[in-house]
Amino acid sequence: MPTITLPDGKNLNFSKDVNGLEIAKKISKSLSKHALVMSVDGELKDLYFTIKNDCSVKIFTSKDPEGLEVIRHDAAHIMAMAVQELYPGTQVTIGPVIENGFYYDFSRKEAFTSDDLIKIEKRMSEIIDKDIKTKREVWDREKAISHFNKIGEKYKAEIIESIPKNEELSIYYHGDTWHDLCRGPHLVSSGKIGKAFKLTKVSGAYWRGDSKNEMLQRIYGTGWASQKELEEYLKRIEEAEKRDHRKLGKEMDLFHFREESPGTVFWHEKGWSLFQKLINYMRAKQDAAGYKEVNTPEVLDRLLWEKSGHWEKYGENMYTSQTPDEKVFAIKPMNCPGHIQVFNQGLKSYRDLPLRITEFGKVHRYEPSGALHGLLRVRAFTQDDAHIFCSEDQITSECLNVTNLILDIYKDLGFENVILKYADRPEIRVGDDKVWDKAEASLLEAVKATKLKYTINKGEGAFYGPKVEFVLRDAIGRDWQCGTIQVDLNLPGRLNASYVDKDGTKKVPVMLHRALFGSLERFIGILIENYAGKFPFWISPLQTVVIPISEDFEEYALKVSKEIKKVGISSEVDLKKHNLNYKIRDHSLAKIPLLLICGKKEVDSNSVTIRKLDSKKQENMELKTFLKKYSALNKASLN
RNA sequence: GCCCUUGUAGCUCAGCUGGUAGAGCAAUUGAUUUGUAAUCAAUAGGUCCGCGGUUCGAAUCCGUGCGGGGGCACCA
Repeated sequence: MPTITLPDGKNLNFSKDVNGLEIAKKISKSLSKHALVMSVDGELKDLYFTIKNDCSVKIFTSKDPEGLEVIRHDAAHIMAMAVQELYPGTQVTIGPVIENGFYYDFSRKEAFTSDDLIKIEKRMSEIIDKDIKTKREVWDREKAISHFNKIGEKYKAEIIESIPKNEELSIYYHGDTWHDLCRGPHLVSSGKIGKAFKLTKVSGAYWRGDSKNEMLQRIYGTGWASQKELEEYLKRIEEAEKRDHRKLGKEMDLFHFREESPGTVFWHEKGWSLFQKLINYMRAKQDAAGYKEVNTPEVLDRLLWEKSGHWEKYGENMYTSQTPDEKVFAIKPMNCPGHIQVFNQGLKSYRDLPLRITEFGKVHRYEPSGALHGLLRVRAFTQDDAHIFCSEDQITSECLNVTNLILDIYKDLGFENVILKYADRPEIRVGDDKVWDKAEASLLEAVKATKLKYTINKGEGAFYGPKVEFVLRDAIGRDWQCGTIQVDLNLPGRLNASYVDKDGTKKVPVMLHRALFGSLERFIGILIENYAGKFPFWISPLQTVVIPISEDFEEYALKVSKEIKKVGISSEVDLKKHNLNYKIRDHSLAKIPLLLICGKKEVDSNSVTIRKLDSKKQENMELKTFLKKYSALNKASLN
């Protein structure tokens, strides 16, 4: 005679054992119709799970994340069922729920094509229409292994073998024959899945996520509670595609890639101007924050990389170059060894600390070909790198300085939504635990002082010290990991860095690695997507285009453009033989922030008529006023 | 690196089951001199990614290499 406590605190008494369906029915008719899954004392259960004792129960519908998750999970199962019906001999492996949907990994000789996806989708629909019932059974371990082996599902048998012996093995039947090993819970019947799903893509995936294993075929699907949500999701994807920096970079003539050098950027004039603006902006900021900018060689003797430990640990990702004298040099994948060399010049005292060395250093890393992705993952990129040499006591304050600098810069570029990821000591590491204690505590203190949200990634720090990563959220809700601070207790010692302390003894400094954007290339990719190519005025690659209304006003337009350039704003004149409408369309599509129209009116009053991007409003302004106003705007962020 | 997919004019893309290429935009030339998102017309433009094979004949079929895309793995 269980008493069921509901989330609102109300109790329901039952005279006999009861399941979720019956509880839902008792609460309301509509809930019984919409109920998908329940939690019993916090544990998710199938609705037909029989409750014998007093407990608290919560019933979930598709409005709850728990309900949606089960819809997706059932969709994955029904997809596997459809696949096995259509393509006998295909083995199933795993099929979890992921963000926005689900996938299932299959083993089959022939590749699934996009036509197959349509067929599978259709079969899924049919199974859903039949509204077949779900049934849960608990099997004996040995029986389960031999059963799955017998029916040729060797992956399933392997999974069962890896499940701890004390765990219950549940088998879910969808209909009378198709069944799968699964932890559950699942919907009562296939009809509850609804039709708001779509198979999106097929790809390869390693068995158990290990590249040493064979490759399976993964079919991805997206699944939602309603058709409306599905459509919204597909729309979001479409919007993201429109912002793709590779597409916009080509359209806006910012950069290109070519096969002679995969993963490296050919910056065009406009893209490079954007690049330079960001660097100049950061120079001003860093100068104010007490950094000293240096420049170190791109190519350094292999011996140095051996000493620093890079050769052994990251050698596979390094480009090398052999000179005619048979020496091997490595093209730098990081700037740190070079910066330590700079630090090592001359005797350093505690009075020199903290010493902040920065460099816009171009590094090369041989990334696996499959990892390359536009500007977001390249083989040669420019780091806004710095290394801060300091004493242990200075770790917290220096980390805090860096954090403030990073947040300030992100804000100027339009990113205000930032979270931190703090990672502490990994299993394999160098250095004394006492030093780690101190480094971790100092860094964590700095993290807390920011008052930003942070997550702790246990054991994910670098082998040489703990780290913080800065994750920013863009205009369409995507997260990008950009800046980082890493406390290094290892490298300075390896490369013989030292300073003379107050007491006259030599000490090894702590080194903080830090990057603001991380990679300029990558950050520009993020900026393009965040702004959909419509950059804020001050970083816009081409800020103004002057358009004379007819040939008669070309001279005036040229004069205006020249004046604009004089105050540091970029400008071009459009002398093409096209009409005004054509030119406005042309430059609007090119995302020029300001179009300046010049005709008789403007010549007579020594003015310009401004048309801002995405605005039909026209504003006439004396040229003098325009120059003053916009040159101030242009410099605003540099102060 | 692995699986799938893809590579045609400057750009976006057609080109069915093999018969040596086409559109729109851009470019060039001419006419139009334009007041806020495409004026009209003409012209020119291609090792159909490279290499090899099948075939009387290959952009098309097969093999291979390189590049791109989607994932997986990787991301110090």
